[in-house]
Amino acid sequence: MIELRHLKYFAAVAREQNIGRAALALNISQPPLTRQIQQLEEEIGAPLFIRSVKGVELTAAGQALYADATAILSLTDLAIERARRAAHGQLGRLDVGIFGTGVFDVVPRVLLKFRNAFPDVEIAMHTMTKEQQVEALRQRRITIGFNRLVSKYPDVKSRVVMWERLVVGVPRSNPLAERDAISIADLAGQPLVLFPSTGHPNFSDFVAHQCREHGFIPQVVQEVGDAVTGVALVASGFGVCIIPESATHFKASGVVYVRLKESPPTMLDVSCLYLRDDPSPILREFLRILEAFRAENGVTGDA
Amino acid sequence: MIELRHLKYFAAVAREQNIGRAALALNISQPPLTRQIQQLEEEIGAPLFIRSVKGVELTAAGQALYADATAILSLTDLAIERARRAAHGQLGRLDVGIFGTGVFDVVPRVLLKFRNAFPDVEIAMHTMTKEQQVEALRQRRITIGFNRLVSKYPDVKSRVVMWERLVVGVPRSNPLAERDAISIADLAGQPLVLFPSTGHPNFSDFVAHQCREHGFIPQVVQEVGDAVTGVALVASGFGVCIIPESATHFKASGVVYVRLKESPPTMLDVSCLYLRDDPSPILREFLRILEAFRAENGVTGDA
DNA sequence: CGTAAGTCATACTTGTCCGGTATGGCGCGG
DNA sequence: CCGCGCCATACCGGACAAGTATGACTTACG
Repeated sequence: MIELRHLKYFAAVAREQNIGRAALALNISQPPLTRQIQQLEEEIGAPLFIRSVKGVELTAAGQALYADATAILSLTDLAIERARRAAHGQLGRLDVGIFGTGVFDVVPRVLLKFRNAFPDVEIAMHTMTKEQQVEALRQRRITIGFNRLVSKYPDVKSRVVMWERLVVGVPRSNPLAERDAISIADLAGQPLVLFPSTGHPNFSDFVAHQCREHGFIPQVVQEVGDAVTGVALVASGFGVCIIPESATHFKASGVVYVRLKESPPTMLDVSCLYLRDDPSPILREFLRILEAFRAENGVTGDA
Repeated sequence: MIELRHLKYFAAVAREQNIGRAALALNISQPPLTRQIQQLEEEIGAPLFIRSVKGVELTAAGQALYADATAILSLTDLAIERARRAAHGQLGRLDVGIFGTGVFDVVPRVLLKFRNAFPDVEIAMHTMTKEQQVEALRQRRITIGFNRLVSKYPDVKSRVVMWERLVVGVPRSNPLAERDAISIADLAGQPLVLFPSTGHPNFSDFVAHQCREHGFIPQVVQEVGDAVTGVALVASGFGVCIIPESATHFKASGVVYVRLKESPPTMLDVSCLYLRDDPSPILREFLRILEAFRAENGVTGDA
């Protein structure tokens, strides 16, 4: 059976045009090298070298094989190196489940940090709901997911990436738009646009809960799928909306964002979800980056 | 050191997801296979499989390596096969030196026959003079050359591919154009266009010699580089020319080709030149095709 | 719950074969 | 003609691949 050893020896002899010199270069003695070449020729079924007084010279078959042998040898080195890098999470693919307002700030910042550290890892983002993310994690279709207000699952761990304050989106025509800061209680009686309408517990439930905590029943005029639609409705004068601060990266004409002055401020999480027993080295490296991100941004605790 | 054996075993285990079954497929027992996999993992420096109760599963590093391993293994099989084919002259490149009138008939017929037999051999044609062909043969820039009237060289062998009769190219206005056949003696006093002017002995010398043998000194009006130019001059009324029969594949308006009626006819060779001690299997195969060509066309003898 | 059946890992033996040393054969050049 | 390069052959020792036997462990099932 032909082994890489044969090809390696063959390539050395072909380069040196001389078996003795090749043996020296390979740090073996000449007779075993001669034998290996003979074996290779036996396997091929044809001479690969023409033996002369000066040394050896490639035959047509030898020339053909030399081209392929060098390719095989370098491909093998490459394969080993790539396997090693894959083992250390420096190569491969990170499938990420993302969600609506996450794309405005936190998610890109974290992923960018990861991309800079591991440029050879391909990052694929898939927009999906919380339930879809958990299911996709279980089916290994994604390695991590980003979301808010994550329930407990036995097989899924979560880690808070960022705590965010809330702001209120108000139409410019609304008197509240003139204020520097308002409290949640000021929203009593204001028509409220909520999102998303799917997947509980969700941000919509969270906002409704905050309102009740501050003593009023929210007057929901519209419930929509995502933040962008919500803000658009606010711009059209449907009412006001409460959004996480990072979503203010999305500007809409006619909408003013006013901060909430609760103290201590009501905080909302962006968390990262991953499978509890996923051994993937890429995940391990990602979590290291995530912890660094938390440290840089002074994030503590978990949801 | 990693060997192809490791990759082959690894690929089998990866395919079967089960060491025992893979061992069965490889016709070895299970323990050695386990050990080879362990060795490979040792070399890579990371586990390639996650062992479970049901069998084994590829890690990220294993997945990366599997893709490369299959590529390496198939490339190796391919390389062996190609080396074998190269040994039998079924793969590679045939560089051919050709000459002016040869391209009209004999050379393409022989090369086409060779191409049909060995479609994977690339054929490259290079137009060159006789001296250039001999020099190119010695420098291995061409494997065979085609030419006429080849002198003897100690290191170059030649073999006649085809014997050709001569015909006379006559302007339609010339009275000789009315004749069915003429003899060389009839050309006495006719202005003669000769070619080529370079590389002796050449066709030009040959024709002049034939004229003298038939009792007249040729009246050379023009000596040009190639047959096409010569026939063009004949069409313009410069005179008549003598060309090998195969060159009549080149039609020029205003030129009539009249056969020579000498008996026995004067014959001119197209020969194939090759290096006496060239061991190339492609040359060997080409010469076999050449002999078949000679047999088909009843060609005997040599120049 | 204990046994049977499946998995992979380990221990030990056997034989192959790689690599080393010593030597031979051969052509070339001083 | 002898010495110096080559490559090839002969032989030995040791490493290691493969085989047999067995163990450790988990699941499935009566």
